[in-house]
Amino acid sequence: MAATLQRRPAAGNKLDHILSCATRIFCEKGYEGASIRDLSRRSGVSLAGLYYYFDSKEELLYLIQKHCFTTLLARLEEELGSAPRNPEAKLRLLIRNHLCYFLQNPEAMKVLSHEADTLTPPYARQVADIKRSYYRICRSILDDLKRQRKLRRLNTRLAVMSLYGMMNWIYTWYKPRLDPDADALADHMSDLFLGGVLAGASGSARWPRSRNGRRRTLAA
Amino acid sequence: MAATLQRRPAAGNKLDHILSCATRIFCEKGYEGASIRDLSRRSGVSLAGLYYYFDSKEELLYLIQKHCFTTLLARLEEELGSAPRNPEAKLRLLIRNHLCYFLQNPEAMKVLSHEADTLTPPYARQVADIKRSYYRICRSILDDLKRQRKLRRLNTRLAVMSLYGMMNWIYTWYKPRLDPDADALADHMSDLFLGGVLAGASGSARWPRSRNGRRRTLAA
DNA sequence: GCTGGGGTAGAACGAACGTTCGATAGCCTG
DNA sequence: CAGGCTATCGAACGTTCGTTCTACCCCAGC
Repeated sequence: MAATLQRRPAAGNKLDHILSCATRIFCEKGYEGASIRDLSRRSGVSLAGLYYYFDSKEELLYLIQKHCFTTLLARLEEELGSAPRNPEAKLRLLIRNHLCYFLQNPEAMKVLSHEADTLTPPYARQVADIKRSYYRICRSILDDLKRQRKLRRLNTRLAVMSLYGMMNWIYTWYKPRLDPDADALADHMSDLFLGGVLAGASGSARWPRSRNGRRRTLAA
Repeated sequence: MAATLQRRPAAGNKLDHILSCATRIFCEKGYEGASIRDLSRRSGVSLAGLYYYFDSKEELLYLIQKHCFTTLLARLEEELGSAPRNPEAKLRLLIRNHLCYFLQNPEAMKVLSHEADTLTPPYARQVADIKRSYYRICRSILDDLKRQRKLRRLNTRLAVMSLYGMMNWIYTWYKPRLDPDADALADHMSDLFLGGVLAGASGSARWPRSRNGRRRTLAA
């Protein structure tokens, strides 16, 4: 952990190289499935030499996650700080920011999503703090939206989590050649999500909740 | 693989026990992080004894995934076969079926979602076949919906994947004490998704796509 | 020219891994 | 009771894991 908080001097460039190799390897084989020897081969640094730059395999994952989430959050705050007032526009901004970053860093994205609870307490806490900040922003936008549009029945926690699911699941299916680019994807998901949230506006129950008999078969 | 296609006789009960222990362990530590020794301890079967019931660790994961996806698909087909004609009701049924099964088998659900591309070719193909059937059902429901409601701008592939994301991401956040039960969750997600899909109906663009200036900053 | 520390690597550590071997029971059939 | 089959296990196999020990090279500062 010492190496984390007070990075060794003049090690900037090579550590970056190691981290980017590690990201690729974690992405391909998963954290547990990847070995330091893989990283040694891929990065061209000897097995022992690697340990000059980090203290443990887990710290590697921590450094990757911390950097990515910090960047993602910083960009979001910068974007939100400048422009829009209404929650709908803010939400569209968040979605676009999220998807642009993810599709520009697809390997890191998979490591963030797939190894979301791999880290253990000493490291996990710090990453969780950043994620909580991000969550709070998203949630408060939705709370604003709920208040402004009087969406009485909206469960904002569920809504945030549904949105997260939509966005973070991308790493399992997105094909750059086949699927639309980040901007179009952001529009699509924004329309889908906002359309769904606003459809239940003012308790008018625009789309009746079809109970469909509540077939108990399903719960058997 | 032999043991897979022609299971040893009279081994039913104990294999089930082993599989359920394995599911729990894969859920807790991930496929790579889990060891056969963990399984031996948890199940009370000796290390060597386990290999009487399966041929390899990978076959274990295969058996778990195959069983779950097969069950999920069979239930869905049964439900769809009997009742509803209109795609909206069908989709609500699919969502409810998916969430009920997932929340009744949360550990298996995590193994399905989290180890979705852990299996290698011999095993992976068979699981992929089942998943493809499931995908095709979901997709064809959405294609029907698109046709009936004239949703010109709907990208059904994206819609299916977004729905999958919403549903499958649940394993990362669902807390039984805190969150609504499966039926309520299914209603919520059905409303959200259908509301979003139908909001763009007939090209009327009910919710204008706010371009928000398309800030290029985000793509930098 | 010597010294000291940043940077590097070969070799090795002990532990854990997935898997297999050989033996040993119990049981049903002949 | 002999023989084979199911079910089970302790012990070990060979490999790989994350990590560390130790020594080396290089170059700046005295």
